Amino acid sequence: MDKQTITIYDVAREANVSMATVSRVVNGNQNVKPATRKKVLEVIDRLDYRPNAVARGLASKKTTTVGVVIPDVSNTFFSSLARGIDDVATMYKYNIILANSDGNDQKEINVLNTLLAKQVDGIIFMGHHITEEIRGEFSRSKTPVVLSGSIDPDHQVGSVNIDYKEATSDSVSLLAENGHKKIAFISGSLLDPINGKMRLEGYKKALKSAGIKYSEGLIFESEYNYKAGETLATRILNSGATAAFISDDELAVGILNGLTDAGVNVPDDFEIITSNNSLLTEIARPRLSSITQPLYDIGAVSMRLLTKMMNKEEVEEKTIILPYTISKKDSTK
Amino acid sequence: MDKQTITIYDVAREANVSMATVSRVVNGNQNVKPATRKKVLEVIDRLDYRPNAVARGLASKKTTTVGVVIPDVSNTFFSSLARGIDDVATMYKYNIILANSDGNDQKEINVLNTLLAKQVDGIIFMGHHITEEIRGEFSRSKTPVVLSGSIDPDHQVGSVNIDYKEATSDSVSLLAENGHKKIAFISGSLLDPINGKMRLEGYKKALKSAGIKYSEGLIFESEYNYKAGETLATRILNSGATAAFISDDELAVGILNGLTDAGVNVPDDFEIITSNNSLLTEIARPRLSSITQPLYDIGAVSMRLLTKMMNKEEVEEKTIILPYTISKKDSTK
DNA sequence: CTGAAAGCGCTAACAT
DNA sequence: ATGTTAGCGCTTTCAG
Repeated sequence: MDKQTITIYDVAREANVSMATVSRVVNGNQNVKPATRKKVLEVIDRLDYRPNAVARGLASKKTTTVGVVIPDVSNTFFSSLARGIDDVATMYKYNIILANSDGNDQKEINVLNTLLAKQVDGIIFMGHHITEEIRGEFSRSKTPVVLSGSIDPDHQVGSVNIDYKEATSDSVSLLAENGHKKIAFISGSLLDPINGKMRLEGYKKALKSAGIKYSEGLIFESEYNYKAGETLATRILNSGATAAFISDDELAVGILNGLTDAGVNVPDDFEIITSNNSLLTEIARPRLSSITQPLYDIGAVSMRLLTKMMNKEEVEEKTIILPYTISKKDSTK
Repeated sequence: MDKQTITIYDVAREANVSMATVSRVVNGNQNVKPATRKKVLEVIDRLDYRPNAVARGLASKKTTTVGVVIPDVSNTFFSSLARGIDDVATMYKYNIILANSDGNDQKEINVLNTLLAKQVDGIIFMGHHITEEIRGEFSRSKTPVVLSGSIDPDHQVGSVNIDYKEATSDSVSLLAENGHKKIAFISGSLLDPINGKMRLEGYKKALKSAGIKYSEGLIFESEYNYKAGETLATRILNSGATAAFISDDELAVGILNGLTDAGVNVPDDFEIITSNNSLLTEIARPRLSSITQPLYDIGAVSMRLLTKMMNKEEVEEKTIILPYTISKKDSTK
């Protein structure tokens, strides 16, 4: 890997000091006489010396690298989180090893293991659900872990999220207040803690306080993509629903376009509220009303939390809930 | 960083062999008696031994990680490339250190240096332009570099792209064939090699063969985002253009919506052809006709090329051009 | 087929 | 303030 052959030893020799001293100036240790420091820096510059981070990692047991497990970088939801993560990582001098898992349990395990083998100082994990096996790996590794935009059922590791239950409840209530009695709940797998537990609970809560009875027929599980939405549109109409809460923007736009193509007018005949307030909600016509999740911030805060954990600082609360808002646009009245 | 204290030495002792032998079985060296291998594997499993990749990297001078410099992960254009990169990286047992550069020259240099300090085995670079300084770093580092979706003016490093000039020319010709005389060219900075040289050349070429004279007034430089597009719409109308080639989808949708909101009917009054065929072109109404770039493949092929270079295999051609197509949808007639 | 031993380049006590 | 000396955990000759 290394092509440069200039080591700390070369610098030491050229500067007539010991490698310890060179190491000190490289690491900003104050116990170095200014004159010596200057001399060393001059040699470092002249020789174009670049400390070998691998050797450093081996000796110090710190790699200043954190592993990021992500279902899919090309999904804007996750890449927004990733951007927040990388920005604060950079701020704290860490680098990111990014690994796609496809949300696949086995891959998650594999990836986690290679990350740990690479001695990352910490891990940020994104995924729709945390399997028992993954949780087991987390606990026996001692490497700090933070879940970003994912729920940890028993708060063993750090996590940063919004309050999905409340956000969903608020959204559904908004629909209920507009007079809808048949409100569809359209989401990913109900087996996921966020979709199945938090969101569905929020949905039910809103129905309850609006005095609407829950009906299985209005619950739709779908993949999170545009095509799935287009296809789903007619099924939703057939269910008799006149409004829908949707947990993914791409899916929501698919449904919106599917509905529109079927001659349904949104919001006059059907109201929609989606969940991520991504650019898609702005592009769609009508523009989609949506929960606004601070995705970038969730990523940024996750990384900040992780830096504290890696630094062994005391963290008062490692389950962080960030605020959300509801952005009313043109798909609701 | 490491919490596990089980080293190769522990395994060696437990298995009554030398660490050299353990190393051999871990690395799949064939010179190990099956019985010995079995015994070692059994101990590895029992002790839950996981080789320390950092130590391995120091000793072998190979980190099996590659650095990826990306302007912005949260931009779908780049994250699509990134996904292709990571998938083949995984396939070849490499990991990815992802670093955002914001397309900022200084950050690119910084990031490149920390990547090299981390002893990455290779680098994939994405960016709109390659500065002299960056090129200088590339050449003196000896670490293999591949540009993904970026042009290298003098083919010093590997690169994977489509033929931007031809793709643009084809698109503009399509517009010209539909009878348009005033075709706008809307792109990012003309100082970028791709936008300024390749694409603009393609545009001019198409005009020429259609017998249309080039006019400065139809050239628009813009940022690549939705809002910029909306704003730009009226200026484009005022230019007298009746069709436009646009080099970014988000920008294109902004222009489309801006035009539509201004009462212009696309494609009857104005035709549009954009460049990335992303999901946005599908979501927009009317759906946008577009050049289809194999983004995922560009990333995948880049990484594949890099693996060859890292492996010191002979590569016949390190400047790879992938095919594109033109996908006609509803924004052209 | 297996072991011994010398590093890889750097950090971190421990001395001085 | 600076130098000495062990390692960090693993790969890799070189012997045998």
